[in-house]
Amino acid sequence: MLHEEVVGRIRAILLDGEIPPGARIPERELCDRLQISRTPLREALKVLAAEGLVQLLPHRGSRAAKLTDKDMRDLFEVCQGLEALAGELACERITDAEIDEIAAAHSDMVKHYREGDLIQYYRGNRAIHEAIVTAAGNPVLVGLYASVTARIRRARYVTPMTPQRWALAVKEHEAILNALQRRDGVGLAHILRAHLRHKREEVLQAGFAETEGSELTLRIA
Amino acid sequence: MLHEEVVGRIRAILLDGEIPPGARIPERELCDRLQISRTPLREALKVLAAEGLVQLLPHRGSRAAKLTDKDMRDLFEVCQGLEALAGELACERITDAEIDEIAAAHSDMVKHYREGDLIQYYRGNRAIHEAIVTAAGNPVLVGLYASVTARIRRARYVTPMTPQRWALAVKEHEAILNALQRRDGVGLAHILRAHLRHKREEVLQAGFAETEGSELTLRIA
DNA sequence: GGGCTCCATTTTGCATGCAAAAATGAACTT
DNA sequence: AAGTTCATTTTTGCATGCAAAATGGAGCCC
Repeated sequence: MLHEEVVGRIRAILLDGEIPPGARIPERELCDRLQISRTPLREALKVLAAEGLVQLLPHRGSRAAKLTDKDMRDLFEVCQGLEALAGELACERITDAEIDEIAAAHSDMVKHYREGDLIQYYRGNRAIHEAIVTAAGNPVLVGLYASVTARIRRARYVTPMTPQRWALAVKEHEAILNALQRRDGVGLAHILRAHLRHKREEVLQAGFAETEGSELTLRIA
Repeated sequence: MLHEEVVGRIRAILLDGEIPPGARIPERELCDRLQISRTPLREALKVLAAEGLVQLLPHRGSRAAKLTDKDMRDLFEVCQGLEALAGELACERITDAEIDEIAAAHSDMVKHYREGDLIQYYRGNRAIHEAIVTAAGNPVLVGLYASVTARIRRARYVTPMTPQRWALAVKEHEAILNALQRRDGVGLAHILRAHLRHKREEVLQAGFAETEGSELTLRIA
């Protein structure tokens, strides 16, 4: 089994919320499950700890990282900064084909919005932001963005998505696409900052979902 | 020996350029030197690989990461974005004491500039940027910034620091300090972007120093 | 002489083993 | 009955061992 695969699988387990934040990571159990010994598992845990998904306690094992409100705010701030940077860079480099792709993803997302399918809407939303980051043509940026968004997604939260907020988000996305098409980097950076600021406000208002709880009606996958 | 210590020591070895970029990392030798077995060493190498300092080749061991011109450009771009973000955030949160500290570091740096001590100047320069990032009060940002700057420093380069360029850099730093004191976040972000853009141009013009070579008169430590 | 093949050596990747530290729990004291 | 202490069990962290893969080089073919 390749090292990277182990890291990926444990990351997936964490992102799926199978091990709730703050919970101990059962070394032996994961070994059995992944059919590996403790050595590669521990290597993977160290890597994930460096990524911020796992918390290592000396002589006390590893726990799934628990994110405080402050951590969340910090992550959103950085995410915002990275997206704004990506937007600016993307405007300099993005190809027409890439713009078309994002435009397609956008109208797809709007379709889900019209249908009221929040889950699919979020999926499309993520795809668009990821496409912009990719279009920036900067692998370093892609890596950091992936790390930050992974940690954000790790702390699954509920957003009380009111029709007004949702409409605003869609409108902002229209503006994002528009700025991209005009290749207006500065304008796009502005919009992206505002876009994430709104999102962040939602999150902080909503607080966090108890990961153990099953009473929540909506989770963002 | 604590795991983190091993990571730190190997990172230091890499940053010191003791193992040149692209060179194989001699596992056994490092084991002997650090008085540890291969298990914790390999864990540390995996972590450093996740950080981008080490390149892991399946069944072929690990090499010190070799950065191409493109990698450097990417790193500088992201570094610029992070510093601009830090500047904006710092303006919202920085205390007077922190500003005083940066001001002191600044005049210290200017002193080294007047004395023509480029090495000390760079040290001061770094201290100021790090202080700004710290003042942003965002540990996530601090972590990403550290990772990016470590990789940049890893690829030691020479800058053909002409008096004009140097004077410009100092002037920009004056403006940075000024914006901080006025807590003008947007303005600071602008200046920081321009500041790093100038630096980036220098770097790309200069190309990279051969790390093995000793013929170079200046290295940035 | 150049290039290929095959085998010995080295190195990597993982499993296992062992000592030390923490968690557990039972007995004992108050 | 609650708290404390100490021994047992479990878990962690690291060293070591072993099989598989890669490296290097001698011999061989063309």
